[in-house]
Amino acid sequence: MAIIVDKTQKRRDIALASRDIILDKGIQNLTISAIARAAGIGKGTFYEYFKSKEELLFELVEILMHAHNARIEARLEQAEHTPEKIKIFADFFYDEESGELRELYKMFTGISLLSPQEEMKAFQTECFDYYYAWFEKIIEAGIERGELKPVTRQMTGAIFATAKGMFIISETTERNRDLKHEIHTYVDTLMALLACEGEEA
Amino acid sequence: MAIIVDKTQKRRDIALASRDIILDKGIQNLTISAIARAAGIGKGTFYEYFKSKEELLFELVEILMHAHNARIEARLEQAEHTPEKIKIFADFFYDEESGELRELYKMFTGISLLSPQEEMKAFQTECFDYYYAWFEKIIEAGIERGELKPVTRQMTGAIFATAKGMFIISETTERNRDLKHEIHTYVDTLMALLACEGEEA
DNA sequence: TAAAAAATGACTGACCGTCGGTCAATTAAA
DNA sequence: TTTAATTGACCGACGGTCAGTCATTTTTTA
Repeated sequence: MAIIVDKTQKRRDIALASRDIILDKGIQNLTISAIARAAGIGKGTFYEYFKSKEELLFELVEILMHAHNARIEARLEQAEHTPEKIKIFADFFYDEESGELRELYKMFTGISLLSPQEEMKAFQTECFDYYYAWFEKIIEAGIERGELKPVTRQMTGAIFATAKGMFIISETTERNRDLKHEIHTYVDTLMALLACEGEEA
Repeated sequence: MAIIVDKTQKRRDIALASRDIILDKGIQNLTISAIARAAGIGKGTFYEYFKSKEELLFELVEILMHAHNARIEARLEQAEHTPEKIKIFADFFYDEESGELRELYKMFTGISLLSPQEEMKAFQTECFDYYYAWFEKIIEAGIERGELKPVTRQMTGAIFATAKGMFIISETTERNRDLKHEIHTYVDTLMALLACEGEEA
């Protein structure tokens, strides 16, 4: 035998070492050589651990997502009412803390739209399922607690998609600059409509 | 003087000649040489008319969008009620007729997310403004005709974004396969909530 | 036990084919 | 002849590969 490295750990190390340059320049504007240089390894070594730039992105997203999930979970536990919970959930699209993950998410979505690959789609589906299950639980709890009308169930998917749509618009156009305000207004207005005692804005 | 070519017309011709191959392979998987070959011109000539593949995409989108707008406009004139109008509007994301434009729109959005360029953003903003103004008019008409509560105004942007979000999810994951049904259910449920005589689903 | 030899996985950058983009040469209308 | 239009050979840069090097462990031997 010879030197045995922890491949899993080294993957993580390389990903974290290239984190700054990726977030700064964007994965599509970086060459493999530049990434390898930033990570302090040879170009050949890069290919020992990742088969493409996209795979590096997977690794980075997984690392940052883990931290993000813990943050969200902690905040959700302290939240009382449904609108508040939904806002915590949607925080991802505008708050400072999620900035890095959000930036990666943008690259991710862009790649998926441009060159659909099975692996990419599978990973996105996994992430989607994870967060959607979470979101459904929030809505269900709201209904059970009598905060929301049961009809809300028919809209869960759409509500989940709305913030994403607004985010994409704000990223690809010059409109929708104050995303936080837009989303909060939407949540409040919709929740008022869906509340069991019909208040209105 | 010598040969005088209608530059504008030739741009259109090249765009249309490369239409099939672009829709088939996707712009990111095509080389400039392949595009030029498909359009029956030399590579150098391509650069006489477009400074990049992205510019070719602009041209194609503009051509297809023109036809699409005419189709939508005609259908909107025949529509009576607000939910019906909104569905016609959202048809873009799933109907057969819009398939080619939708495919280009995907590429477009992907490029915007991956390498934000000023020109790209300006063009997307222009398209957004055009359709959003249209959408706002539908909502306003619904309110004026007493079909919708005035509070709908606060949600116009969000409703507009929802179908887009659902579309992105359906394209980047393996979920949300029956987009038409999902969107129709959403529109019907939301419209019922926003109707002045409070029916419910 | 020590130390030399063998074995092997980790690592590397020179190399190869391909692509985007340029430009000097060519064509053909006026 | 002049000039707009066209072209593909050419160039530098990139992604990806692979033969060779290095460092460490294992095995052999004195």
